[in-house]
Amino acid sequence: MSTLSEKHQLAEKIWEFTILTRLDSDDDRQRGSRLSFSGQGKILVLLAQEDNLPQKEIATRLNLTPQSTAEFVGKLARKHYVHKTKSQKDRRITLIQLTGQGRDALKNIDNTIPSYLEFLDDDEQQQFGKLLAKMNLGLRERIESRDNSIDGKMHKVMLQHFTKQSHAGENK
Amino acid sequence: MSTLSEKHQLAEKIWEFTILTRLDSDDDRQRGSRLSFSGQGKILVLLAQEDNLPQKEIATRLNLTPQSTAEFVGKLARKHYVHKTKSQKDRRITLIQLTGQGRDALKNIDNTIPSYLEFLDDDEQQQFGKLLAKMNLGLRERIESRDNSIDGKMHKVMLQHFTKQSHAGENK
DNA sequence: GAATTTAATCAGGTCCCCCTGCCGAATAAT
DNA sequence: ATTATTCGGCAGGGGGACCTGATTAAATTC
Repeated sequence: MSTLSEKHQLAEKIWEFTILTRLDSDDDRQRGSRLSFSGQGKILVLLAQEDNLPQKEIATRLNLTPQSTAEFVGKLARKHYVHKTKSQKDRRITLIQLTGQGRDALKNIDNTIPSYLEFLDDDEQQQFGKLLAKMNLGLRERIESRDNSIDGKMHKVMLQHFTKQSHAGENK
Repeated sequence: MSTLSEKHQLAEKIWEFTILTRLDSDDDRQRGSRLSFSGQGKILVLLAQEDNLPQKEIATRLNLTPQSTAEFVGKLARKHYVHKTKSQKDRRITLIQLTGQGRDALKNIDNTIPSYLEFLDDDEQQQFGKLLAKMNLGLRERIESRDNSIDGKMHKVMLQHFTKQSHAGENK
C-alpha cells in the first residue's frame, strides 16, 4: 500500500542528493574546467581503454558523427590532452593518442573521493557500496541486454571503463 | 590502512552509478527536451515555490543577471511553461507565472521514480533512503553554513524546494 | 518639470554538446 | 587510368548556460 509513496520519498531523496552534490562541489561556477563524461570526456574514456585509435574509429564507437568527433578531438588537442598523428599505412587516417596530461585529466574525473562520504561512518559506507554495487549490476545488465540498438557502442565503452576499474581494484 | 583504497572503490562505484543511470535513462538522445536544475530549470523550481514573481526578483534570487534571466524566461515562455504579464502598479515590471504545463514539466523532473530502485529489495531501499538522508543532511548543513557567500540565494531556493517536498511527503 | 534610479530589452560574446552539407585528398576497386 | 569509396576538415546551425554593454521606458526623487 504505502510502497508507492515510500518510493516517491526515496525518489525525492535521490533528487535532493543529486542537486545537493551539484551545489556542493560547485560545478556551477567553474563549469569550463571540469570535463564530464560526454563530449570530450567520452573520448578520453575511450582512449584510456584503447589508445592510438583512428579518429573515425572513435566516432564509430562513441556513436558520434565524424565532424563532432573532429571538433572534440580538436579541443582536446588544444588542451594537450591528446595528440594527432597521421597514419603511415593509410595517410587518410589520423591516429589519436592520449597524452600524459590527458590521462591525468581523466584520473581527476573519476578518481576523486566524493566529500559527502564523510557524512557516513564506516559501516554505512560499506552498506552504501553494497547497494550501489547491486544497482550497478542491474543497470549494467539492463543496458547490455538492449545494447543491440543503434547506439550501443557508447554503452559498451563506458561499461568497460568501469569493469576494468573494478578489476583493477579487485587485486587484493 | 585499507580505508583509503576502500574509499576509492566506493568512489568508483558512485561514478559508475552516475554514468550508468545516465546511460539508462538516455539523456543522451533527447537532451533538448529535458530540463535540468540549472538555467531554465532553476526558474521553474523557484516559481513553483512562489509564483508570479517579477523578472527582476527571479534574477536576484537565482543570482543571475537580468539579461540571462530574460533569455531563460523567454525560452520558457516559448515552450508555454511560463507566462509574462505586465504589472499594473508598476508598468516597468514583468510578472512571471508558471503555467500548468510548466508545473507538469517540473513534476516530471523530480517526481519520477528511478527505475534502478527495482534492483533493491524493500529492506535495501530503506537502507538506501537512510544513507541518502544522512548525506543530504550533511550536505545541506555544509551548504547552508557557507551560504553567506555571494551566491547563496540559489542554494536557498534549491534547498527549500526539497525541504518543502519532504514536508509534503511527511503528512502521514 | 528635470534628473536620477529602475526593469527589461537588444546586441554581442564565450564555451559546451551535437548535427547536416560539402569538399579535397588518399586509397581501393575496376 | 578512372571511378568509387573513405577519412578528415571547413562552414554553418540549433540548443544550452551565462555574461558585459548600451539603450528604452517607466517610475521615483528633487
